[in-house]
Amino acid sequence: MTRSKRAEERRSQILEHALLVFAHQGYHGASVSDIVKAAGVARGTFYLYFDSKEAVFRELLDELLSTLRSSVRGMDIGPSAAPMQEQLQGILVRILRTAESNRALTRIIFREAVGLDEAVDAKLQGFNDGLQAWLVAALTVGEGLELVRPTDRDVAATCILGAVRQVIDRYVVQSDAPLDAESIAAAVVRFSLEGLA
Amino acid sequence: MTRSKRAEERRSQILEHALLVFAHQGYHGASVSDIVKAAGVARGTFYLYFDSKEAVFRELLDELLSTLRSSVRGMDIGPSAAPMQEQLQGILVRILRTAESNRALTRIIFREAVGLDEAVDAKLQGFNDGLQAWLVAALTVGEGLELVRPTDRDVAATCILGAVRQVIDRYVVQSDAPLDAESIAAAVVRFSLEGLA
Amino acid sequence: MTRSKRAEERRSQILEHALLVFAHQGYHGASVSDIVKAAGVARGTFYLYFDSKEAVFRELLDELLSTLRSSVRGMDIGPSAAPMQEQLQGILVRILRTAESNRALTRIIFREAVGLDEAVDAKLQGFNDGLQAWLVAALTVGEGLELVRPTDRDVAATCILGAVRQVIDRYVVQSDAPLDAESIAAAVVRFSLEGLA
Amino acid sequence: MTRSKRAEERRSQILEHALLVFAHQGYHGASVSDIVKAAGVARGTFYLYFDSKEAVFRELLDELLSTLRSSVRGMDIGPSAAPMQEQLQGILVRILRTAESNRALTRIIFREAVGLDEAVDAKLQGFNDGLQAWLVAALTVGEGLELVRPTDRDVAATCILGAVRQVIDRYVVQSDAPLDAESIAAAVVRFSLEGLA
DNA sequence: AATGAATGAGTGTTCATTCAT
DNA sequence: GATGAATGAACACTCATTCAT
Repeated sequence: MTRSKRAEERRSQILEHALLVFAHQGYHGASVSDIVKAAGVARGTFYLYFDSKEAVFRELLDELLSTLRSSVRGMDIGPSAAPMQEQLQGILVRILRTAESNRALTRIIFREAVGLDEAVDAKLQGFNDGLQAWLVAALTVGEGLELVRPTDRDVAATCILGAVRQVIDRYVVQSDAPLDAESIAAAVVRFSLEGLA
Repeated sequence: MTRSKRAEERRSQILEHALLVFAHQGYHGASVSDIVKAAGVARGTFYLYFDSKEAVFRELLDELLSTLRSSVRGMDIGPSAAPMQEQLQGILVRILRTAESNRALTRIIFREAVGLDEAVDAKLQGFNDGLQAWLVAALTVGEGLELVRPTDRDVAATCILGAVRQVIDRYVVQSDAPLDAESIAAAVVRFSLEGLA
Repeated sequence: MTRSKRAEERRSQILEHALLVFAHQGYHGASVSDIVKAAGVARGTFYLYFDSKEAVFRELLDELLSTLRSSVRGMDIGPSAAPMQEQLQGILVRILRTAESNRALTRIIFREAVGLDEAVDAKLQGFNDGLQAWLVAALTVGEGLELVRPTDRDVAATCILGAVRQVIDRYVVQSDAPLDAESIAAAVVRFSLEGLA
Repeated sequence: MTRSKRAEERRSQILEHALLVFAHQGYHGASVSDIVKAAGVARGTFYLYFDSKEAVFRELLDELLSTLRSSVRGMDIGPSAAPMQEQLQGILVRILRTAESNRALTRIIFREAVGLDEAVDAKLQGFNDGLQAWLVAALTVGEGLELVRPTDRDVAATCILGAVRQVIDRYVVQSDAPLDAESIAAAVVRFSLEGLA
């Protein structure tokens, strides 16, 4: 499988440089020329590994979405779980760290993938909806365990999701500074559980 | 005045159809051809009223941003103000209703104007930053009045902003259904002030 | 005929400003917008008096060509005429002065009307050919009177024509300075009759 | 080298057809479509080899100007040179032959490049000024050697330049017939040196 | 597998001309 | 007669994609 290994490397090489170029210039601002120039391959080679400019973008998108997805998984919403606050904070720290170590990809998701085309939008929407549903389920369980007061769970889930997104946007996408994930996560969780008053 | 009135109508006619086309196809997906076809005018007529495709877009963008801005204004953060909860809820209702009655424009801001070009990005960023700063200021005052517990105000403001954005995205942009602004606003404010626990 | 008088004035008004605009911006660089703006009339008015942008240009061209033509006429090539040298110098002075007092038009003929379109080219060519033929005829007579030595009259006429054109180009079109028509004409005539050696 | 050779051929192919199209239709009359249709290449291919329509034109222009420049060079204006008459005639023959074997290019310079844009005009003007200065210098030397009678050298140079230009225009640009360069050059030189009287 | 020259559909924009008022 | 808003054909140029080598 030497061939396929070399091929895999080629793919990665293109993918990595496409990531940088997209993050830097945006989807529309990045031409296939820019990508192949950055990757050091010929134009034709690009199309040997990817169907289109859009396809390479979609692949990058899937990559981060699945990375983020796995950061979220693993919350124990069963009855005998660890204190919710700790669990939530742990998840949030993982998400923030994932975003931080994939700044370019995160920037793409937050800035470039929005309103791009229907397929991409559907993908982002699906991811969002998954999180929303997961949060609603978690709130339902929490309410059953009386860890969470009765509330409009759909709105509450939406608020949490939005808060986390905005935190990522502000502290990861907009800023280049390193991130104090622990304390930010703690503040977010405290805000969510205890409110401001 | 007849002339300028007719001209104003023409402009609006183009602007309105541009709005629909942008909302439907996105900035890059919408060609000037699409817009003039939708508006039922000739290509040249478009350029009689607008300098460029970008210029129409910017105008639409400015329109909603200033509408939203005026929805936010008017919070009394002085010491003798009405209860914060009520004020916040009032603002939020106004924002939600503004967004609801400008669904296409709101969609554009949330979906199409992101990552478009530097000037547009800067405009959105500025709007965002303005809100963030306003929220931080409001939290500072609230903390002084002991209406708000001590907290990381930057993170808290970010969370609120994100929550509101996501609520608009979910209930206005994603959905076509009419909106129960009052109860959603109430839920958001309650979430923000009291938290979930 | 008050109407036609007013109409005539309108025409002139447009014509004069078109002249300035063409002289300043060139034929292709001048838009109908520029002309009507300069003339202070509406776009439609322009087309009330002229068939097209090209037509107004042609009219300006004809104007100077006929002015120049009449500067040339009147040479007495009969046997009992005044000394040829004096006559030639007189003609040349008239031509130079005509060109000088119509600098803008002259500039147009020398710079803008060249290679414009077939009709205009044909007009310039015809003017040129007329002068060439006239010069050949003059040389033929001069040779008969033994005022001119036998020579290749076609080449000689071409040389004279070229010399005069270049003189106009250099001292009228390229320069804004006032012109010492007498002495330049004298130098040209002396060059033509006696040569340099 | 094969690649660059093929590329060179492609360039020439486009250049040559652009030459014909420009010569036939003029700069403004020739669209990029016309050029690529004539050259039998796709629109994009044109832009692979040239930056713009203007750039091809400039290249063609530079080509003939430098060819003509080298036809002029090499006159020995030192004191021990060959008889001026012979030298002048030789130069003129070279110029005429260069023009003759580049009829399309010459047509472009004489007809299409005039009044095109400032950069092109400046180029032509510079060429002209160079010749004028060279002629004035030659006349100054000739006067010192008493080969040339005292005269207004600026006017004389202008006359010679104009004569040569007009000869090229008449016998090369306007006519398709083959050219008797020798005898025309002889007639021009004789006219210049001995005059007509 | 790798190349990069070639492609051509598509873009935003201009401007001479028309015509309803 | 006068207006200027409206028109739409035409333009130079771009770039994702293909394919002969």
